[in-house]
Amino acid sequence: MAQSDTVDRILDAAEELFAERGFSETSLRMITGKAGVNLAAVNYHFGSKKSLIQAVFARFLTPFCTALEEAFDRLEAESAPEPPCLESVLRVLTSTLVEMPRQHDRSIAIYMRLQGLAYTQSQGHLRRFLESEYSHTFGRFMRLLKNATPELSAVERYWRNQFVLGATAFTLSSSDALTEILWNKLGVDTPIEEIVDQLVPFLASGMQAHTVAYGNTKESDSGV
Amino acid sequence: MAQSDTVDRILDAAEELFAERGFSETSLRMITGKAGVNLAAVNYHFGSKKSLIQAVFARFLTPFCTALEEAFDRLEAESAPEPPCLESVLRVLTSTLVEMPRQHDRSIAIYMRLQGLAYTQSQGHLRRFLESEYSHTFGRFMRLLKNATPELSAVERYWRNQFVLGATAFTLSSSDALTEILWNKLGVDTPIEEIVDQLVPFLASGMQAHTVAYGNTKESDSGV
DNA sequence: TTGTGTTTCAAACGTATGTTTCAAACAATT
DNA sequence: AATTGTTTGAAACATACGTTTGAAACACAA
Repeated sequence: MAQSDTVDRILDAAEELFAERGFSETSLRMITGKAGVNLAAVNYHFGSKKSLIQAVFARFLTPFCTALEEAFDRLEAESAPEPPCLESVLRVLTSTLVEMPRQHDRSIAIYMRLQGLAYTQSQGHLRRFLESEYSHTFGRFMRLLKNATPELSAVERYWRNQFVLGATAFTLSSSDALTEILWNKLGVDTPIEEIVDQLVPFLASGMQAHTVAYGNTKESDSGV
Repeated sequence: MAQSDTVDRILDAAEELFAERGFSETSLRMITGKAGVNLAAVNYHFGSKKSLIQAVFARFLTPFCTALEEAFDRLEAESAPEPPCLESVLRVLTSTLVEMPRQHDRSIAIYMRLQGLAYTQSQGHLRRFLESEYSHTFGRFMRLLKNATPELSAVERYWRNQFVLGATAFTLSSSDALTEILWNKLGVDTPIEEIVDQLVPFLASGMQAHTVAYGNTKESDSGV
């Protein structure tokens, strides 16, 4: 039990520090200091700083992907034989995202910010790790989006998906700060559920924006 | 002439390395090595690494904001007495963004990625520097957005603005990587102008998505 | 040419990083 | 109680970083 305690303390501290400072800017001494454990414990339990970073992601991404797959199962069962509509797919994603950290008594902002960092900070090893571990769930989400927007070409859908991910990751990762700014400006408080309620229609409407024609787009094989 | 040459070589190298690796992951030795100048030259000409980072941003952000203000002037003159519509405001922003680096014979992706990093990487000194130098232009952009979406409540507009910034910063900052992924998947290349052409309708449509009614939203004073 | 202010250069400085070491403490089994 | 395998602890390691130094090279006016 002593081991699991040290491991968890390190993961807790690392999670928080990584989220608020980034990976390179967070030293192992900060982490072990905050966790109240010996410096060598990180290399003993995790092997290296890189492995620790991956472990932080695995601890919340694995249960999240499990929950998301289950939610997708329910969604597809409900709407069968039709594929689920765009807005319902987006809502399943965001509400699973919002529910997950609540069960673990943590702020969602931490996970969102970590997710954002995974995209932003170069960290080649992290990108490779995430791709090898969670590409299945991610691929399923992409497939659901595809079936919900059959009118889009593959290229259009790809970029609009990136816009969706960007708006989501950016907003939710800074949601605490943004909520506070709005409070100072207008005296209005926005709980995370309400942010999501604003976000989903925005994204759905953006995804279904009218297509623009381009010179070098082959209209013929838009089905790929 | 020798000075200005060294200064520019450092700025060129720093710009490129910062864009592809981030600030903390780029050492002064990498920069001076790539620039072909002595290590001490950075501290001699710029004083510190922080000042160098700010100088990199100032070199492209100052002319960009000048160009943007002029473009806003033209836009407001054209559409007077009506305020410019949402899509035209967004397009003026993005097209100025696309035109700027072309005049300096540089890849736009570098500046996009730098702009994204400015949001993402914490770097308190950079945020303070950008705010003190360029808040005027940013404020004007926000005011144009407000006048282009009079139907939105202040709270709605605030959050949708964040969605817009998030999708833009996220996508454009990773545009190279995302373009490469799409190339590997579909064999399609997307120049930056085309990404922007996809982005603008997405954002405009999202900003104008139909409003949802909330229980605790006061409908009466939506004009604040 | 001499003198003066500026710019370059190799080398070093002090500090912080990730990692390793090895002895001590601990937990559990025999 | 003795022995084993596991976990902690303080200290040191090697390396990389941003920055400073002081002498040499340079540009250019007097």
